[in-house]
Amino acid sequence: MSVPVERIPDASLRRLFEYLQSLEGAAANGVSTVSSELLAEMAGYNATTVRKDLSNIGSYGTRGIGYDVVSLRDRMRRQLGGEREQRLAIVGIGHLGIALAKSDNFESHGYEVVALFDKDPAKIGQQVGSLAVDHIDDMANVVAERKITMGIITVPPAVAQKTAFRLVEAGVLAILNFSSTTVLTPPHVYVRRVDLSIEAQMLSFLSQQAEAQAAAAGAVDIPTP
Amino acid sequence: MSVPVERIPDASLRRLFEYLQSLEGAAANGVSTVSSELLAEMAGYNATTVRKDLSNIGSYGTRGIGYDVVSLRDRMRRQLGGEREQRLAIVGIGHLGIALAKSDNFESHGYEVVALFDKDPAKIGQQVGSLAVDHIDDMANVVAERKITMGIITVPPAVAQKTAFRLVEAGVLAILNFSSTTVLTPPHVYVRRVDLSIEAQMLSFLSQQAEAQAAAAGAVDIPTP
DNA sequence: ACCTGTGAACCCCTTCACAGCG
DNA sequence: CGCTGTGAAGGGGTTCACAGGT
Repeated sequence: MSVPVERIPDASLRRLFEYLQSLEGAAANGVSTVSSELLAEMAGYNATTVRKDLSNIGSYGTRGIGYDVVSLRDRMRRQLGGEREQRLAIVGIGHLGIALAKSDNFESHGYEVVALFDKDPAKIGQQVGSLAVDHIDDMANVVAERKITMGIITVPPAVAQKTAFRLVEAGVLAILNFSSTTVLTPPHVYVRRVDLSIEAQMLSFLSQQAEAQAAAAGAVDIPTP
Repeated sequence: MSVPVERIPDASLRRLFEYLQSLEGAAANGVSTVSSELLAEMAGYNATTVRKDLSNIGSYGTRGIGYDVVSLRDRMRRQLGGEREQRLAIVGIGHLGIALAKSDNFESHGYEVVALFDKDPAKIGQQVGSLAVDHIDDMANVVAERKITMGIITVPPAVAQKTAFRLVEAGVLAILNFSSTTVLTPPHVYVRRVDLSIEAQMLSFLSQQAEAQAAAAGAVDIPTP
């Protein structure tokens, strides 16, 4: 009698979170109903994709009208938010670590940053927001005490793998890796890598490529007067 | 007589940048040759994928041996780096903006952060690294003077769209948007959105789902002794 | 013997087209 | 008539299997 956990494609899942964010905005602005087309425009996709994606979580739109913003939002929150509230730790209290700790990105989505770790003695005990920085050697204890399930790595690349090991040992089940290097973990620990410089490089490559093509197209136009 | 610009799939392109990063590391460690299998392990993919991806940029491996680290790295740098060096501006000098400005992520990849903008009078003129913060009202002038081609948005979501407009008006051709909201731009301007909280939400969802499945599988095991 | 390079099969995701409902 | 929901078609990316060098 297990629930047939419908497999949501990775790409679709990412978009669903983006729709949810758009919905939050719409709700805050007092919009009561959205069509798939409007949602598509807000999130930067097309209407068919939106409908297909929503059907993955069994949507309840009204034909001829659209989706009720509040009820769709609540449904998505429930289905995408997961049952358990994640408690997370940030390792590496540099500028990026502090930025993540202070951003309300996590807090406003049902996550809670409950620990900060660093190795630098000068930083230990320092207050960042409402938290004090702990030493990474205390990681095992703190993770257990505060029931931490997710770790964020914002340390230099050279010590990223070691940091990941420590987090796994301490018992976290998921890791967000910002360190611009790949880290290996046992299969039961999920890792996502976010590399800011790769995003910049891709953007640069794509825009230059587009520019080159436009120039080529323009060059072709010239010979034909 | 135009070069037939082979279209590299988006997914493949992202991986290519990751391979390049792994290669830089290998080169620094004095490794002279890598097989597709080793590269795959370093970057977290499989050997076939690596070979297919490399073939997209016309790779020159040696059968029976592998790839020469230095020459492959140089080739990739040339093909992926683009011809022009990007000069970039960061708009929104909060913690994330400062983190990006100070990180050597960009500098070490042929990019150069050459301007910082904010709206807060208290921040104007402040020194961050080797740059002073300019007021966003001076954006048009500064972008033109310093030949800036790419903008990074790290402002609050509420003013992200307006910021994007200003950047486009000032003449940038590509935008990296960290603001957790979608921004619209004219078609000739490339935008990439990086939403840190969505990464966390996806990670959370996937790891909980995996956990649930493991639990279900475990529960099935119990009835059969 | 080993490892690269690639056509072909396979699979998944996106898009199309239309049936279904309000 | 309008908009959702979805089977089917289409396209793109990954994996397979093996041919091709060294």
